[in-house]
Amino acid sequence: MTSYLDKINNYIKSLDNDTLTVLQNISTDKKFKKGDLLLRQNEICGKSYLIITGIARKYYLNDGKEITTEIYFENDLAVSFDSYTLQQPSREFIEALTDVSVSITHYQAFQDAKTKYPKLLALDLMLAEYYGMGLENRLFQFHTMTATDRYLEILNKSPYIIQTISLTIIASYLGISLETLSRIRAKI
Amino acid sequence: MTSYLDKINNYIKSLDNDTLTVLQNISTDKKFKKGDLLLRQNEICGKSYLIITGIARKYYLNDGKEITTEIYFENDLAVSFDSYTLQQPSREFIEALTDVSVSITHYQAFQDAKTKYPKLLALDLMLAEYYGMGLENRLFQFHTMTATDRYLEILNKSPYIIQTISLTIIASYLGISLETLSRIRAKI
DNA sequence: CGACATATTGAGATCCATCAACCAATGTGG
DNA sequence: CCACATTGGTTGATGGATCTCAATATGTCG
Repeated sequence: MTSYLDKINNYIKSLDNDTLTVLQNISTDKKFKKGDLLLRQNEICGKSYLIITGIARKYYLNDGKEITTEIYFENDLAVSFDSYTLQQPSREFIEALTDVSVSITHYQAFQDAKTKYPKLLALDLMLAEYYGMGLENRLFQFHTMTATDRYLEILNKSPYIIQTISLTIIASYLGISLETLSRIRAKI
Repeated sequence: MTSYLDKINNYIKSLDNDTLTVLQNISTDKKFKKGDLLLRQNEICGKSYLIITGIARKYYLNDGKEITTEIYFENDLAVSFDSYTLQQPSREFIEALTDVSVSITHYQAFQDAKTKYPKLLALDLMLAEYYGMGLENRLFQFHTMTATDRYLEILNKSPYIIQTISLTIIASYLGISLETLSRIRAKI
């Protein structure tokens, strides 16, 4: 799975200059302050955000509670998948957890580029596949693992998440209450 | 979301004859008997199965128990996503729950066709996006809903599942025990 | 310092799993 | 065609996991 990310990055590197230039021309850099919202609920996600530096997250509100669905670090692509794909209002927010610097690509510009450059179409497919496999893994965890095991999994595979993100957010990411997470940690 | 499936189907219909012919040329029909395995664990998923008639499911083993991840009806595309994408051994089985008739497309033939026909690349992207959005919805349910609510959701949106699939399989699909599902049903 | 976000801990309630017994429907071998 | 095994489902008792509510630190920032 991680190797698929390598494959994607290698693919990008291998693109001809022409295609690469197009990609650069439809992207712009931008900075956000900690706490800024890159995307609000009910907005249409018309941009994708490649995180250059900093940390962000995606979340939605459920019964007034924030449920974190994804946490983004350097080189991650932040986007509300269904809102972006369907160009419909987003259920989710994207929030900067630290000051972040991003490379923004506009949806429509990328759509246009894809029709002219099939290599970008292939790239988009790879990105969608990568995202899908990530979702499958996450679903697998919810389906079969206890909260403690899900926490340990993060601790193993992504310790930097534990080190940098508040437990409140991690708890919502794990789908458990803050109190339960606190107790899980106390037991270890 | 459902309308995106319409969009995909319309897109297929709108393909030029040349592309459509290619698609047909790399597909073959096949029939399976109830209980047959279309894909076994540890096999590489080298084919995709479009269900023409009948019902199938995808599942994996966890602690010796079968966990159903997807249930396929007419016009659904059955495939072990990560095994197919990475061409690596599958964690999952695909099983015919009734006699089924499928249209099989080989991975490699489709790969080849995609490089020649960007419209097929675009089609593959749409399929991956559709699958991804389905996973997001399912994840959303596991993240926020109780077992009873998840059951009611199926009852509302896909009553044919309840009518045609054994409760044992539905329970594993919902991520709960058969007993719990039985009690949920008794209360309604 | 005061206010607010973050985390811990306790008590009681709820959800769900497991184990076990039981029942009904179906199919199969003799 | 009967006896019996098999599959699918229900029900009860019990324990564990997790939630909610509430009280109490602890830390951070204007």
